[in-house]
Amino acid sequence: MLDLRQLRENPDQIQARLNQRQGHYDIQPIVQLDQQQRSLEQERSQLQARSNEIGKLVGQKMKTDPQGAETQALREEGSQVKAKIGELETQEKALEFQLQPLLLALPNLPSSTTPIGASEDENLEVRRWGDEYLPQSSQLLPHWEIGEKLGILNFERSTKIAQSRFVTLIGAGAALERALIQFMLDRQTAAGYIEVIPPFLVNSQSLLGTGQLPKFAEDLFKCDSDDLWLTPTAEVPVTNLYSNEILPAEALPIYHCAYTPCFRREAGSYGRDTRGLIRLHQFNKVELVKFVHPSTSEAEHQTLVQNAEAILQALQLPYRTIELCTGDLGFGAAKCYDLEVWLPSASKYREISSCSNFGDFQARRANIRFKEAGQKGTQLLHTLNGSGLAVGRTMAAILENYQQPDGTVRLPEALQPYLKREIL
RNA sequence: GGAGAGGUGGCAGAGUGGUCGAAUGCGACGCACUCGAAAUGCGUUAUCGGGGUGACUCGAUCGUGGGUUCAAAUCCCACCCUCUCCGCCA
Repeated sequence: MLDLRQLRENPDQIQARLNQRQGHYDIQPIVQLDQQQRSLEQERSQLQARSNEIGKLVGQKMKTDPQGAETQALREEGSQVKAKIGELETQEKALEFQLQPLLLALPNLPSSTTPIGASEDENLEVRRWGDEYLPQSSQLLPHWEIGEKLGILNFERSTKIAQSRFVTLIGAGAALERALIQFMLDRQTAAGYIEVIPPFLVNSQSLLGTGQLPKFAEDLFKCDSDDLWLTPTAEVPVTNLYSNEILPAEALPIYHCAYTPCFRREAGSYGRDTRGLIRLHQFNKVELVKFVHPSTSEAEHQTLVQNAEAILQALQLPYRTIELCTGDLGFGAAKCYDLEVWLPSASKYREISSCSNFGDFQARRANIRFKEAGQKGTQLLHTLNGSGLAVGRTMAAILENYQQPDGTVRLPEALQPYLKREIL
């Protein structure tokens, strides 16, 4: 959520920065509603002051002269003031009802350091790593064929259990998934992230806090009879760990990593990536989440990206780091780097991690603040998160990049101790 | 799921219709005393919104949302959460 005060003080500047994004956002209605709301509020709080005064006066009179004409007159005035306040409150609520959804639907402002561009075509490749590990053979199979041949992935039977876009991992496949989760958590906890296992179901308030709601409800699975949704990413439960809290400044930075399954409806992506592990309704992910002092968030973002990249490097998977331009930036992000791993079957780099700095956007929605000892007031902190990494896509990359002519798959050295074998 | 109890400031805890943003204690911070510390004394110690350059000022907030009333932490209704007992359950 954007700062309403900033919005009314620098509307042109805010509008210009929103215009750098894809899509049209008009802040004019918000500025107007805010104006109306404030003038109503002024009027109402004056009346309320009078109402409080009457209350006190009547309180005094009730002791000495409860039936007196003056007392009755005050009570009468109190009733009228109260009625007027009621009217104003109704109007104010109606305005709030219009304003709040508009405000919640506005995306974050791109950071001043985010490259300006209209679409993903103008994203910047920041660096590329691991060219020497690119597979040389031209006879490469896609990972779903490798997995099915090895009997470690089963998509067909999963549709009986659930639907299309689900997978069942079997034998060494299940073990590899589990090993990857363990490996990633081991690395990230060694890098200083405190592991958490949060609830996998989250309420609407939490989704509002991180920005999935109200705009992206159709991408989520909802539990029908409760105010609970399946979490689309650990970002939601982990960021909301501290919602509505005021942390002491000394507590920052806070680093968390979390393994969770993630559930996404993938509405509107029918026909895209229909095969394999790339786009499933349920997938595993290890997420990194940081809560930091605003002055450090830029530097914290860089190290977060490095922490995610470290996993790909340890697995010796070729990848590149992309800096998203303003036109491709996610809803809540001020700045974002994507990591893309090489998928030989598609001859393409595919996203395997997305590392965003949200600035105070989520903190304002979720009301996460900190207080500096000895200083007056509170400040919003900055939140950041990134995948470290998406586990299913990592498995896909391993199967494809490490496949051998005989149909087997060599395991990355870093994983061999976890699986106690070298070949799948 | 059934029965009961309860949700008040950083914490503990009083407050059952009126001057209560809220006693008291603890903690924290400042000052005094001290060579220093402890003890003691005095003082400060929530958040949000509006107005004002500012000193300041108005309003809101006692789990959340409604209601009754001139007036609600206090009464009524709904919901959420916590605890105890029973049932069920990995």
